[in-house]
Parts: sequence; structure tokens; C-alpha cells
Amino acid sequence: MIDPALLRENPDAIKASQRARGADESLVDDAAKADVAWRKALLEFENLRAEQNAASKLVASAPKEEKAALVASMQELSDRVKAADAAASQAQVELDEVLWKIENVVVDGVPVGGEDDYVVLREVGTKPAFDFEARDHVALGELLDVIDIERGAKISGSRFYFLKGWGARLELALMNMALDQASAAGFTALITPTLVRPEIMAGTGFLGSHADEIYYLPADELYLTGTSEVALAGYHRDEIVDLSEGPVRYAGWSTCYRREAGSHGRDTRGILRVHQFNKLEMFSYCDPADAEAEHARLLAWQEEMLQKCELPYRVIDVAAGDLGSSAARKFDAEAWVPTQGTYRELTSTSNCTTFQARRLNVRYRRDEGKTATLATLNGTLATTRWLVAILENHQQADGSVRIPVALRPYLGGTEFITPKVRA
RNA sequence: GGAGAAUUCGCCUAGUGGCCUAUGGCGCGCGCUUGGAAAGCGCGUUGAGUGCAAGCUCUCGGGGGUUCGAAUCCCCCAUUCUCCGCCA
Repeated sequence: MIDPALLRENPDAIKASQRARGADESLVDDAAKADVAWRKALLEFENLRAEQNAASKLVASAPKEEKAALVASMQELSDRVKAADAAASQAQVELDEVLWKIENVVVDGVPVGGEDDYVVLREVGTKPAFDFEARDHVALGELLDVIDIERGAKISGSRFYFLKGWGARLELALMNMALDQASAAGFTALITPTLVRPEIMAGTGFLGSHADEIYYLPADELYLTGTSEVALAGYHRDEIVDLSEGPVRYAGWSTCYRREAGSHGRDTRGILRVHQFNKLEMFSYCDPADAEAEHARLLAWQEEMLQKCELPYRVIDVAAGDLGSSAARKFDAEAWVPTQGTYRELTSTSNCTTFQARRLNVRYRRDEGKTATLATLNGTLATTRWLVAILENHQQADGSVRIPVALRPYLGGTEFITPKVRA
């Protein structure tokens, strides 16, 4: 939710942001109107309630024989209080309805436009030049017996798979390397619940336009999360978080579930787009004044991981129209996928400023002791999808795959996965 | 699955319709005292909304109801604990 104070002080800033996103600008005027109406209704109710409270004290202290008359005279006031209360509640509902529709105010400098209007910030690493016919990760997965897509489909349908042998070990190695790096940077490891209640799903902003992307278990009224961000953001719901020692950071590991309802026919081959995968997610609670700096730190940690995996990648500054509603800015790091001749997203990091925290009521104490809404940020540190880039970029002519040096300690020192070796 | 008990400020706790603008303790903060500390004493210590402000309003797990008036009575929901049953 946007900051109501900003709505009163500088509605034009919100309008400019909506414009940059290609979103509805008129919502801002609607919200301002609803805000005025709500405050008026609230004042009316509070004045009547004050009157009632005062009169109620008289009844309490009145002699018995006068009570009946006093009580009778207060019934009409009581009705008016009830009506005013209902009107104020209704006005607040109407205000919230509009406020929740307005997306987060983008950070200055975010590229204007839609999906294709991203700005490439940098390209890092050298794309591999193969002097043989490169195999894609599906072919490599079969050859090395590390990814079993056929049997995944047999037991669960399309977009499911088994990671097998060195494939399973490679993913665990990747996650462990990421967790070690995160722990060294001060993140607390969390293995999170993947089934959450509706209000948590709504509070994190995932039940909006993308609700059909989410698995739902009606018998239990629980949602399967598509990212541990949901649990990590909900973790401190309704709490005052101690930020006196700097940002509070969590590295959340979980399996992620996505229906991929709107992507029929896209990335149907392999494990690039699947219904179930694992992810280690960074999540940071911090002082809003520090949020942009923290965003840069999250991106730096992501790049460190990509470099340790010896992957060529580029970083893009995602355009306003392609941001999620909670994000004020988003950087994606995309790794080169040789057989597709293009970059594919491996990590994404969003600065949600106070937008998400306001919905979930997460605050911190400022130096003066006052409470204020804090900022939340998130970013991918490793996912199953990384295996695609690792397998394809490090493949050799004979179909074996070279393990990046930094990952080897997590695989018992193994340097190559070869077609003959089994885990 | 069944039965019962509970949920009050960071923690523990008092409170059975109006004197609750919620008790007491622990902890924490400030001060007095002290050579310094402990003890002791005094003051403060849930948050939120609105308003320029004084103030007013809300907040006793959440929501609804009864009532002139609800921490207190009723209903629904959540969570925790205990017992019984069933299962690994």
C-alpha cells in the first residue's frame, strides 16, 4: 500500500509513477477524494462517541431513581453513534479499496515503459565459444542421467522432472554454496512453510491479477507459495522489528510451486519453466532511507554467486511497466543460455520500499523512539533453473560438464560430471 | 475425530456489566541515594488514528452481536495447552 501521507502531501508524485508504469492515473484523485470523505466521517463518529462516553459517565454516577430516565434519553444518541460508526467504517473500506489498487511509487531513474524497455546495466563474463555442436540442458540431462523429465511427466504431468544422481547433488551443492555465502554476509537461514493462509498471500500482494498462477487447496483454505518471499515477508507481520544493528536479513530456502497457467506453450522443453523447483531467497528488512543501498548490496551478492558459478550474465534495470505492483525498482540478472542464443533470468531483486511492509504492518523504531513502517527487499540467490545455465555453459565436446571451481568443495571435489560416472 | 481449559502492555499477572481513563510484579529507561555499585526510593514504560494544537477516538487474540454502557454476557473464527480416540 502506498503511504497515505504522500497522497495528501504530493499526489503528483504518485500520478507520475502511475504514468511511468502505464497504470491508471485517475486512481490517485479517487483516493484523495475517498481520503477526505473518510476523515470527515471519522471526525463525526468520534465527536458523537465522545458525547456518548461523557453521558455514560453521568448514568453510572446518577442516583438509582434517575437512571431510567437518563438511559431512555440516551437511546437516540446510541443510534446516531451506531450510524456514524457504520458510515466511518464504510468510508474506510472505500478508501482502502482504492489505495490497494495503486501500485508502489517507482524509484527515480527507473526506465519508463513496458517489458521491452529495460536498460542493460552491464554484461559480465565471456560467452562460451564451442567448436562442437552444443547440447541443450535436456540432452545433457539425459546423457549424464542427471535430469529425468520423462518420468517426471509420468508421475506428475508436464513441467515436472526428477533431478537424479549428480543432478540432485549439483542442486544441493548450489544451495549450500549460496547458503554459506549468505550466512557469511549476516543472513539468518530459514526453511519456510510453503502452505500459507489467505491473508498472508493477500498481504504479500500475490492474490491480485496473478491469482491464477497460484495453487490453492480449498479443503484446507491454504495456498502453495511460489516463493519463500511470502513466508519471509509474513514472518514479522504485526511486529516492531529491531533495526538498531542494521538490516535484518533472512536467507529462506523452500520449494516453490507455480501453476504457469498463462504460459502454455512457452518454454515447454526442459526445466526452465516448471511447476515445482527449489530456491534460496534473500530477504531484508531495513530502514527506508537505506533501502536503495541495500538493493545494491543484494544485487552485488547475486553477481558474486553468478561469478562463482562462472556464468556469463547481464544485469538489467527493469522498466516501470514490467515491475510487480509491490516493487519500486527491480534488477534482473540473466545468464547466457548458449543453445537459446539469449539471456535468461536467473535472479531478480526488488526494492519494495514500505509498500509491502505497510500492508503487513511491519514497523521499526526510529532513533527518537517513534515507530515507522520499514522497507522490505528480496532477491534470488539460487534456484533449480541455475542448473540449465551451469550445464549448458560448462559442457565439453564429449558431453561431460565441468564443475565451476567454487562449487567443487560442495561435490566432494568433483571436477567433471561425465556420462559414465554415477553418484 | 471427540471433550475441556486458556489468550489482558516485552514477560508474568489482577480483573464476573458503569468507581477500568485496566491492577500488581519482573524487565527496561531516567532520577535520587552512594567513593563506586547493589539494595532502597521516586517517575516513566502497548500501540494506532485524527487534529496546527489542546484534545478527542480506538486498542484486553480476531470478527460479529446483546446493552444507554462490554476486558466482563452471547455467537463465529484463530492459536496454545490438557485428556481420550485413531495412525505412523
